[in-house]
Amino acid sequence: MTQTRTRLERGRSALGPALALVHTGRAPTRAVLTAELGVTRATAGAVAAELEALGLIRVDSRPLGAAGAQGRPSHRLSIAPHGPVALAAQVHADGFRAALVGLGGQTVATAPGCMTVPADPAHVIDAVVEAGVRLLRETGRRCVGAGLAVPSAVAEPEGTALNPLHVAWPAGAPVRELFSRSLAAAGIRGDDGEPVTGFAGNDVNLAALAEHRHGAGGGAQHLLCVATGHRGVGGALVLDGRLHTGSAGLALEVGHLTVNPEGPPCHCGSRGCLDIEADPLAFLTAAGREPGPEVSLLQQARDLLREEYATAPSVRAATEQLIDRLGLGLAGLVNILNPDRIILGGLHRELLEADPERLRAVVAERSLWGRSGGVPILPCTLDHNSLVGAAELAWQPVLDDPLAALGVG
Amino acid sequence: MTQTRTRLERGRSALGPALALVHTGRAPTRAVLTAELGVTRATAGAVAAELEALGLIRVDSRPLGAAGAQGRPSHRLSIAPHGPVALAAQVHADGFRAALVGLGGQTVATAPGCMTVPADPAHVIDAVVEAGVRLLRETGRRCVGAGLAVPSAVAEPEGTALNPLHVAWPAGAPVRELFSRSLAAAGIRGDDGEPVTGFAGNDVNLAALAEHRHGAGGGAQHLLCVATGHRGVGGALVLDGRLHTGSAGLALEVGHLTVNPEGPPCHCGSRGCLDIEADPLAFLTAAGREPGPEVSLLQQARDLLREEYATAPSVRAATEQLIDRLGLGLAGLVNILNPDRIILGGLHRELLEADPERLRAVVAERSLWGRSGGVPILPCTLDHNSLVGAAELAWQPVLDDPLAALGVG
DNA sequence: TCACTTTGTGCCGACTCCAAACAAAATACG
DNA sequence: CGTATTTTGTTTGGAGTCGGCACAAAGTGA
Repeated sequence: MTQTRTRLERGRSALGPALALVHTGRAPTRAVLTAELGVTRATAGAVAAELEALGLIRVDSRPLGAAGAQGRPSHRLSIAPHGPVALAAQVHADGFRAALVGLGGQTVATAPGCMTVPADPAHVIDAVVEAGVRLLRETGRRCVGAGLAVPSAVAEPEGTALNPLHVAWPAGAPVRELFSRSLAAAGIRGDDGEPVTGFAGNDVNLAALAEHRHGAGGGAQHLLCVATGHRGVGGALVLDGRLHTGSAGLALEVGHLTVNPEGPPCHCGSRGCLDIEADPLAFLTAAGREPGPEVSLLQQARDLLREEYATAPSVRAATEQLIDRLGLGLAGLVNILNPDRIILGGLHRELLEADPERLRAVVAERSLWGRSGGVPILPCTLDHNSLVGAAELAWQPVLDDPLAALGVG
Repeated sequence: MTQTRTRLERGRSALGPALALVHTGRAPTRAVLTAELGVTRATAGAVAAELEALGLIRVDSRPLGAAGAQGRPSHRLSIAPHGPVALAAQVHADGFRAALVGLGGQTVATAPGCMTVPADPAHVIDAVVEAGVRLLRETGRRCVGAGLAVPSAVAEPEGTALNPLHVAWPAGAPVRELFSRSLAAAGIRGDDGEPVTGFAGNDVNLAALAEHRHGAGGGAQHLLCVATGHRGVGGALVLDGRLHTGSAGLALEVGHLTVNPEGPPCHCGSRGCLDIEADPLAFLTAAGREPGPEVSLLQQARDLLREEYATAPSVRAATEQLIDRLGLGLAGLVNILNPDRIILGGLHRELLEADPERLRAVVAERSLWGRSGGVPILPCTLDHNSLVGAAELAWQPVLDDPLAALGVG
């Protein structure tokens, strides 16, 4: 069934940017697409038609809601309802997740979460891929690629996990290679018949990417994201829509900024590092609670903050202490990176929501100029943003060059 | 004298990249240019001819040195000997400098340095421009633009100096506007008859840019530059050949990284900041010397280090102390930025050269992974690199789009 | 001197994309 | 209810780039 496709005569170079605009919700109509791309209506029309022919977007000639504006209504652009998906997976301290994520960051299907993490990365990754295969079979969707979020720095270009402490993997585990091999063994193939490519990235990095494209980071040019999951603190920077991972993928390892010169010594050799001053364990300790083994540290800290912040002075004091420490760390990052927006995740999000004024005041006071101090600090807004970010990795080749990535032309 | 130029039929988009290659010495011949641009020989030929017609480069059909290689020798590319120049200026704690800098970072003419800095920025800038006018008149060169290096963070997009403490200017002085107005008043005009554009930037930022293009930073993708001049410590980051100045020009304010948790309090509210632990005054103090008023602190520290490092134990101890502090700061930056090269300037350069092994060991030990610790740390290699970097600012529009910048076509 | 290698140049054709003219679909207004 | 106006979609012609190819030029090596 070799379907004859009309050859694209114009807008080839605008194909990727156009898809990215629809993907991030910045091009609801063809008229907006024309303006955003800076091309003629003819080119935008060809681009939209080609993306529709590729099965990626839908072009609705008949707009349902009358907008009330003058002139001929523009065609509406949306994500194709049964288009291809990316396989997204996340390994975390308490298990793993897998899902299928379409364009626009929409989760199409989710696998029941698994709650055990064997120390062997190959086993976990095989299990993740198996869950993905099941989802693909159940939904019958095409797969454009796969992304894996891990709680560890991922070295580039090797794709190895450098410090996967939370999942007790050996340092330097070749996660991307394991992932790609597992995908190939499972027979997950793209439209071109080749096994899909597997990507891997740090969970906080991917969360930042997802928030930039579909969440609270929209439109930011220099987006800083800081989050704490179970232990330690992670950071990420999205510059002009691209993850900044440094020359070897190791950037934004923000856990060892000094935020309390008189604080306890850290294993890194310094003292009072952000890692041990502003994570869930630090919060529980500061509030005088003994962490229990039943649920995750993050969950315990969250519950404590939500339930006793208003009533227990020790919890309030612990909250303020962590806000001050976190604020100091953020101020240091503001001085170095000068972001135009900051997004907080994990327990840091709860700290921000508990007392946003205090955190903003600390950052403003300790960063060097009031102007930088005025940087907006927002909570993250997406559920499972690391998972969505993992899908972004897989979608990226399609966003960069749809024709090449889908093996057409 | 409207000279009839043959219209450029190909290679228009490659014009800027081609000029950048010649500018940075990466395209010595037309054959190399062809390979680096990834275009056909015909296109590269048209590009080289166009740049020659613009008076920017020279194409030598007759190669002087026979390379001994087989085949037809390629035409040699070099900077046009009497081409246009950029006006470069630098204001520092002890006075100002002005020079004309051609493509390739070559200083064409230098004004005698002036050694007084009135507190009024308008006066200094007028004096700088006056020196530039004299140089332009003496040499008869065309001027493509002007750049000014100041010892202060420069806010973008306003072009205001935020903390010009060393020159006793008022905070927020609109240096770029003063510079541009002074240039226009002095009648410095480009080929198109319009007054040339004036740019302003932080001196360390511009030094980093110059080192990346013409010095020790060549080829680095993520270049970190740290330097100390008279007081305090400055930093800069060059990402993929472009200065990274953050969202408002305030990035890389590295002076307030904590490098000595037990150190003295800093005016920023923290203690043991890099600013007060690793600048020339800190060195003199650590060596037990009283700074004198006769020459600059930098000069005193340099002289002391050069002359007494080998003989005076106190100087050696002070050197090691500052190396350890600086190393800690660099390690923090490595953890956040993950550069692939570090260049040190000012007194930090001397510290590196006094004991390179110690500094590298400290950075490797305190940055999180040995791989990052293995980042090369080099001394800067250019004389007056801030001045050359100021010229780079002025050259940038020409490097981006030669035809548009020179008002042709 | 001739074969070989590498580079420079002219010409053709393919590929993009803008500009302009025209068609279509809504609102505004009499 | 019909016409003018506004805005958008579509078609067509033509111009601007640039790769590919053939050929010329300028060296080296035998």
